[in-house]
Amino acid sequence: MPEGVEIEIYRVGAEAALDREITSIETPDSWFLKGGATPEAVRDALVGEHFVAARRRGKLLILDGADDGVRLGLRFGMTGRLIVDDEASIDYLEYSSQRNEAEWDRFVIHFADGGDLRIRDPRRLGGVSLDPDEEALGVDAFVIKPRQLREQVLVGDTALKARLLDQKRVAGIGNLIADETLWRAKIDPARPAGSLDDREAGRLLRQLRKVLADFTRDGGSHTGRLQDQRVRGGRCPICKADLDRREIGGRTTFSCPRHQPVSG
DNA sequence: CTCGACTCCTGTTAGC
DNA sequence: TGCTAACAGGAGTCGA
Repeated sequence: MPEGVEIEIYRVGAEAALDREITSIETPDSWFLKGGATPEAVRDALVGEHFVAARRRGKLLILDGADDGVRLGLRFGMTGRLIVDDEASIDYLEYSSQRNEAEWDRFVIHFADGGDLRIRDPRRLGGVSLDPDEEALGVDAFVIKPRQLREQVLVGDTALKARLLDQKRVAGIGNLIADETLWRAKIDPARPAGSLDDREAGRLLRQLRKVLADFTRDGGSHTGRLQDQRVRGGRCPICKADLDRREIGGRTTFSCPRHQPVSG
C-alpha cells in the first residue's frame, strides 16, 4: 500500500509532469476533492498553469505551481496509484486490486502536449486538495534526526507503534513499514513510546532508515522480510516462532514474541 | 492538549 | 456455484 516509500517513488514519477502546460482537469469523482475544493476552483487554479516542483512530506505529494502560492496536494490512501503518461511508477500495491481499470481514475490533469497525470484509486481513500496543510505533518521519516525522534515520537505511555503511525509526529510511516522496522529493531510494538533506552532508540532509527532504503530500492512497502508472514499462522522468518497478531494503534500488528520481547 | 473509538471507502477472500 | 460477511488501513472526526 502507499506509504512514504511509495509516495517517494510517485514523486520521482511526478517529475515527468513538471514544466508542461496544463490545459484541462478531469474530476470524475467529486468525492475525491478534499478540503472544500470544487472542480471549478481546481480548474481556476491550474488551467494555464504549469508545475515547477514535485515535493513530498510523509505520504503527501505536493505539486507546486509556477504562480505564487499555487499548491496541489495529492493523497493516495491505501490503494491509490499515480500514473503519468500511462506509465505507472508502481505496478503492484499490497491490498489493492491487481486489475487496472480506467473507471478507477479519480482525478486527471491533461497537458498541452497530449500527456496526462492521473490518480487511479479503486477504494477512493485518497484525495486531492488545493493548498494542503503541510505543517500539520511531522518531520518526514526519511530525514528525521535522533533528537527529533526522541522528543516527538519516543515520549509518553502510548504504544510505540501507535506513535510511529501518528503522522503529526513523524510523517510517512504506515503499517507495513512500522511492523518491519520494529521487528528488525527487536522492539515490541506495544512498549510505551517513552520507555526506550538510548540503545533501543538508536536501533529503531537505524532500522527505520534501513527499511526505508530497502523498500525504496525493492519497489515498495510490501517487500519486507516479514511481509509474507503477516498472515494468520505466520512465523518469524528468523526463529520460526509463531508470530503474535494483535491490534495496536487500530491496526493489525504482527510481531515475534522471541525477537521482540516486551521488556527491553 | 491527548488518545482511543468510530467511520468512511470497496475489491478481495474466506467460509458456508 | 453463489452468496455473505469479514478484512485491509490512511485519515478525519468525535468525545472523554
